Amino acid sequence: MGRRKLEIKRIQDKSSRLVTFSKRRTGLFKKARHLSVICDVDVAAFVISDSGKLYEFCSGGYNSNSVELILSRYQAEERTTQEGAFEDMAFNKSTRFRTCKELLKSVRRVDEQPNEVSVSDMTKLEEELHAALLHTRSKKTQLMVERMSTFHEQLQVASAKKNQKDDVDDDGGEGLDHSANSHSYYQTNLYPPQPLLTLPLFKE
Amino acid sequence: MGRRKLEIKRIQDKSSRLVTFSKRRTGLFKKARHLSVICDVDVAAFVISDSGKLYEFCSGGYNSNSVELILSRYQAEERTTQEGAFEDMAFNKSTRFRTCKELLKSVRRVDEQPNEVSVSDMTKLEEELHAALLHTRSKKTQLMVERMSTFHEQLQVASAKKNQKDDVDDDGGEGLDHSANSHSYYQTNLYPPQPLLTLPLFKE
DNA sequence: AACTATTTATAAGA
DNA sequence: TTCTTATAAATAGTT
Repeated sequence: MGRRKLEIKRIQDKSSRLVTFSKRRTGLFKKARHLSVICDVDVAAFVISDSGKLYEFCSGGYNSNSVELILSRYQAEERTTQEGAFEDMAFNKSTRFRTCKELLKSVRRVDEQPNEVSVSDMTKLEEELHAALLHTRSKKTQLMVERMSTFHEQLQVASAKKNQKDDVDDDGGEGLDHSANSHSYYQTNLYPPQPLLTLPLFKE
Repeated sequence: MGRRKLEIKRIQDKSSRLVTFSKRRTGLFKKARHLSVICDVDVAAFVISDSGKLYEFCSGGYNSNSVELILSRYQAEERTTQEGAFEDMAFNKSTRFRTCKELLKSVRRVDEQPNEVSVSDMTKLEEELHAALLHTRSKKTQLMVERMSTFHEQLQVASAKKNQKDDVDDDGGEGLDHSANSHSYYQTNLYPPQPLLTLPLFKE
């Protein structure tokens, strides 16, 4: 419903995609509101933008707890449904993907629409995963050191420094911590200035 | 959009209301699906009928945990909003996380509950990110080679092989492709048998 | 469920 | 962003 028929597939051009996102999001919420009024039913809609911003509509209005009601209704439904699925249980038991879930979702689109994936998409994903790896590695090291110093107090600080060094060696020279001296672990939450491929996966 | 203009108010006649409910509910979910595909965003919608039946749409499909993701995202938002935190506003404005998006989501829990994160959690996450990186890198190489051979046909096969080699060099000896010979790019979608740290991020 | 006359949403352009 | 407008899409009432 526009000047030309639009295929139902991801809009490549970022600018048009953003404009369309704004228009269609508005349209969706309008439809949701009309449905709720005309048919006198509860409706909730959530949209999470590319950049992570959450947009929501709920038929109850702002001051009501309608969203919670609708969600609890959904979650009750979920519980009932899940009791039946044995195979899903087995899947959930598998430990390989449990913490992978989110990550898998991030790249699922790549898998589902292989013909729409560009080399630059993959390059970007590669970089992001690499950055995430660096941060995770760094965080792990930091955590190990912090925990140890917590557990053993004074004398163990020396021990912690040793362990930190060991881990740094394991990291093969790529961890974020490497540009900081060992004191930084015990000081602030500031990361040292980062060169390449680093993303602020962790707030602190 | 019908034979006559409809006021946005509750339809009195029960029969027409039910018919309209069915039509518009379908329409709403269709709009939601289009929005999610065209703009590449997460969308969830819930409708609870007069009789209490729950209808839902979620962009992730049935086998995914997308609904939970979206809901947890909403609930996180709720928490933040209720705190009335000004600093969080500043945090949201910050462009620091733009390219991190989904990945950030994946590890947000780690960030939000730092005291509940164990070293082994971080180690596992590190391993998974590493695995994802290897797969992405491998996929990138595969894609580059495939695209090139598609674009240039016969003579360019040689050129493609050269580029593949260049990429392998760039990968620093870690890419998945290294255990396969160069012919595999042009054959099936089978990955070579994988040793460690590999996750089936991509179906094929 | 189908069928259309109309209304509504929106893609592209300004 | 915002508005305009040509067109596509949704749907109210009808069969």
